[in-house]
This record gives sequence, C-alpha cells and structure tokens, in this order.
Amino acid sequence: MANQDPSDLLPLPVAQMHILLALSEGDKHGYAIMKEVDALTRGSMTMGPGTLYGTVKRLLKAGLIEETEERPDPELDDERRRYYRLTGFGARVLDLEIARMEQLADVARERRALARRQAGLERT
Amino acid sequence: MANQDPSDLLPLPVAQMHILLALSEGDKHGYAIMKEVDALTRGSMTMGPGTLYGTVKRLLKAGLIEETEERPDPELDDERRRYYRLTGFGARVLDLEIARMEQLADVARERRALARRQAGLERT
DNA sequence: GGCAGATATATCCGTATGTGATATATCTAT
DNA sequence: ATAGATATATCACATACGGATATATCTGCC
Repeated sequence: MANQDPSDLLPLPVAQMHILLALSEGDKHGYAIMKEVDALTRGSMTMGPGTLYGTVKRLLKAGLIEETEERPDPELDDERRRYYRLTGFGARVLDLEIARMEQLADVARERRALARRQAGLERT
Repeated sequence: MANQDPSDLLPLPVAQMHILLALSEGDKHGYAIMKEVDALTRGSMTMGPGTLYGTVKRLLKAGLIEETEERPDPELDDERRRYYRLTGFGARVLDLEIARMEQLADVARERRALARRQAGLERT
C-alpha cells in the first residue's frame, strides 16, 4: 500500500477525523465508535450507520486503521463485533489534521476579532 | 430564504469554511479568494476554479455570502470581477464553525497526548 | 501594435464523501 | 417470549470536491 506522505491526505474529511479520534482512545468496534462520536460532539453531530461503515471501509483501504483480532474479556464480548485500531500511519495523519485545524482556527479567530473591531469603528 | 438555525449547517465543508474566512477580511472577488486560500494555507491547500465557483454558488444560495455592487477605486477595478461579501448570517455560521474546530482540536490534542503517554508506559 | 502570461469567470464531469432508509441478526432484560 | 438495544452491512440519493477545458480581458513588455 506504499504509505505515502500523510500530509497528502489533508484536509481529512470530517467523518474520517471523528473516527480516528474515537479510536485514539483505544480499540473500538463500529457501533461503539458511533456512540463515541455522538457523545464527543454532544449530539451536535450524529453519525449514522451509512457514514460509519462506509467511512470505516475507506479508512481500512487507506491504511489509517486496521481490523484487530484481539478481543476484550470474552465475558464482555459480543461475537458480532468487529474491532478496529488506529495504525501508526493513521496516528500521524490524525496529528497533522489536529495541527491543521488548530492553525486554521487560530487565524480565523484573529481575523474575526479584527473584523468585529472594524465594524465597531465604522459606527463612529 | 427563511434563515434557519446557523448550527444546522455545521460542520461546514472545508471549501466553504475557507471562502468565508477569506471574506471575513473584507469583500473579495473570486480569483482573489482563490489566491487568499492558497496564501493562508501556504499552498498546502490549493483551491481550483471548479471548487471555488461551485462553492461560491452554494454559499450564495444558502445566504452565507452575497454579491455586492460596490466596487473599489475604479482605477484599480476590473470589470470582469464579481465581488462577494459575508452576510451577517454567514458570519454567525463562520464563528460557530471556528468554535467547533477549536473545541474538537482541543479534545483531540488531549486524547492524543494521553495515548502517547500510555504507549510510553507499555514499554516498561 | 502585438505578444505572452497573468487575471478572471464559468461549466463539465468524474470521483469522493455523506446520509437516510432498509435489512438482517444477535444480545439483554423483563 | 418478546421488546428494545446492539451490531453490521448495503443501497440509493445528495452533496462536495477537483482537474480539465473554455473563453475573454488585462497588463507589461518589446
């Protein structure tokens, strides 16, 4: 799969970003990812099954995540589940995406503050 | 156009976000927006004409931006240009999107730091 | 005047991404 | 046993993105 330059994948589509983020906490199965995203965004972003399973497929293909055979405590397991794990490459991409968002948000906040100040002055 | 709840539009597609951000500095015409995005992202994101004009159309339709008849100094003008301006609604959406990105980036950074710490401990 | 290259807008089309609906099946608790 | 949550998967439609192409004007230069 000749892992290319991780920055080629930026900006990361939102759904991909959220899934990688959910997996950064530890291995998770699909349904758990869905609920995690829900919780993390306080319900302001609801990821349905269509988005989830479609995006997971893309992430696997791109090598950002991988399926793992490791199962938790068999007592707690549910054999229907398929667990996923962030790859090293996926983690690098996620870190870059976080940096991109921070940088963009910083610039944006500064600009908006300036614009508001100017709008205020105009009224004089 | 019955301006709905601005948070309904989140998360904002990347191209839309970048265009709104470019316009937050002041009115701009399409080509100038393209170059601004290029500059702002240090070339890591290049917005071609397809993305630009298509996205502008969507933003107009959604009422986030509007075309303005105001032209700068006619000496500096170029009659081919079409100028766009951020609407009040667009500004609100942009602010919400910035907040969303910041919040997400914060959570993400925290999680990644934690994950790295745990990866370090495992090696002991 | 004429040419080259940058500026400027616009559309087309293929691909990527996102989302609701539907389906199927298993698990859990009552 | 049966209801509702859990779990995965696919389909079809809609939206988003990006390269290519087209057309025309402007600007600087010789």
